[in-house]
Amino acid sequence: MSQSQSSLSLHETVREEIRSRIAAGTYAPESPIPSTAMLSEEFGVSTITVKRALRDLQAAGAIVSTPGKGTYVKRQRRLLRQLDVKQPFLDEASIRPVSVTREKILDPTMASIEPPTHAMLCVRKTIWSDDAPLVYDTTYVSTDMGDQIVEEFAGHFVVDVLEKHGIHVVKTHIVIDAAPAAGMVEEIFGIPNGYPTLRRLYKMVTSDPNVTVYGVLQAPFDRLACKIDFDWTSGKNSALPRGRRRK
Amino acid sequence: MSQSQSSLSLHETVREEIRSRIAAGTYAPESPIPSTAMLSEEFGVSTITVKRALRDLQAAGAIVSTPGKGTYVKRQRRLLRQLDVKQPFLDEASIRPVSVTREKILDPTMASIEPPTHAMLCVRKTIWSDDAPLVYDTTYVSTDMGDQIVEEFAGHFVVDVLEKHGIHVVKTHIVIDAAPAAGMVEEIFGIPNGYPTLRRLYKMVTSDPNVTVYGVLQAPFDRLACKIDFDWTSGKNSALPRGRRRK
DNA sequence: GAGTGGTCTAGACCACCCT
DNA sequence: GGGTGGTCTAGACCACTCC
Repeated sequence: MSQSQSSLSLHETVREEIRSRIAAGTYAPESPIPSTAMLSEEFGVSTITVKRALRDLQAAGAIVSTPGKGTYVKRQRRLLRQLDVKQPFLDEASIRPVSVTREKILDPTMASIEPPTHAMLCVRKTIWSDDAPLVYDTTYVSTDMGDQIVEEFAGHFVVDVLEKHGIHVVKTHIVIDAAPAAGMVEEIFGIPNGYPTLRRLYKMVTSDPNVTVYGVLQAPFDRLACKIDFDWTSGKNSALPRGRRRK
Repeated sequence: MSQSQSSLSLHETVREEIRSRIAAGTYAPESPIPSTAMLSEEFGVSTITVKRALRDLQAAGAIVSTPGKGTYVKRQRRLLRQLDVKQPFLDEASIRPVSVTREKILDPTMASIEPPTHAMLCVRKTIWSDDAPLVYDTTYVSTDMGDQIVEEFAGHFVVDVLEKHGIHVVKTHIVIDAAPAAGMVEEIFGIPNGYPTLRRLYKMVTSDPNVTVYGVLQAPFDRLACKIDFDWTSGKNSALPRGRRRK
């Protein structure tokens, strides 16, 4: 076995060796890597040390372990999404409702978009792409709306539903950050606690002064990235992203 | 000890209990939490299980352990940064050069901004704020520039240096994603492997057709977030972020 | 020297999957 | 039933800090 670096601890050298094998294609995407017992024998370390290395690789999104089956190299497929559009997401994506409740916004991470303190309609759903969950969305809307509209929220993009009822988004405030996965997100994506996720907090002001939409989009880091372009030539410090963009 | 959930494994219940104590203020920011030995006794589990819980909390950015000293609750201080400005970063920040080399862009994560394949001037530096490293910046610039300009790159923002020499940024392409920390970033920020980071890949087209700037900004997730606002009223699908913004 | 966290080990049990 | 990964344990050694 070739040791890439000295002064690395055992589980680190094992981790990096496996990582480089994945990069080199020795362990191919979607196919299993040797069991902890075999790796333990090959590297001459205890199974616990191997498990530690594999756990770190899981946390970094390189592999996935399934109890009873084995450990597999993760296929990488990241979606690059333009930021400067009204729709929260894709047209081709399928939406699966999770829950519709009435809640106050308690998540401290939402503080940066200054949400109201009263209870609002809370719609949670997952958006799927390519037969895998892509983002987990939590949307908060003012409750004083018709009940039939509320029904539609669970299965469609909130913006689309509002638009259909003549309510237009006039301003969007977005905060993008990274955060370790916790709670619901772990279960939905099957990722371990602390797994890096990309988060998009949003606040949408609409043409109806009574209707403001708040929410969070959350996706595992290896599934989604955001993109935005600025053109500084068309005015002093103004941004005109990519001109027109009608579907 | 109160157990928040059943059907959680031991290290999970320990982890969540400690997490809630931090949230409640029982364990205050910047102050030490009990040692693994004490926690092990209190919870009635082995020290290894406690260590496992603490390691997960470290990976989530809640605590910091220093060998020989103890484990401390991390103070949270995140900087919210507007995206729609030319300068890569703050004015009040201090810059510490790391290295100036000549390299090809090899990082596969840069592929999304389509960098050139030839070798370029590569400037690495850290930007500090509030006596702590805030972001790690890697900038690539075309090499055909005066040597004295190259000298300035290490200690100043690239955009500022170019501007001083009459070269203006006309277009900016940005890709934002999250990624687990690896390599240099771990050392600089003192974070464990796999720690979630926020990344900003950029490509800047300048008024000089020979000069295009590529680069990556990388920051621990708990140090930085990005912000951007869109106003859809001023034209069909055009974005005019927050009007004027001169310092 | 006492206490700390980090690493590594051997060994055990479980739930799960597959044949 | 044999193999897998996940969990938990007891015990050891090290490097480090602080007194």
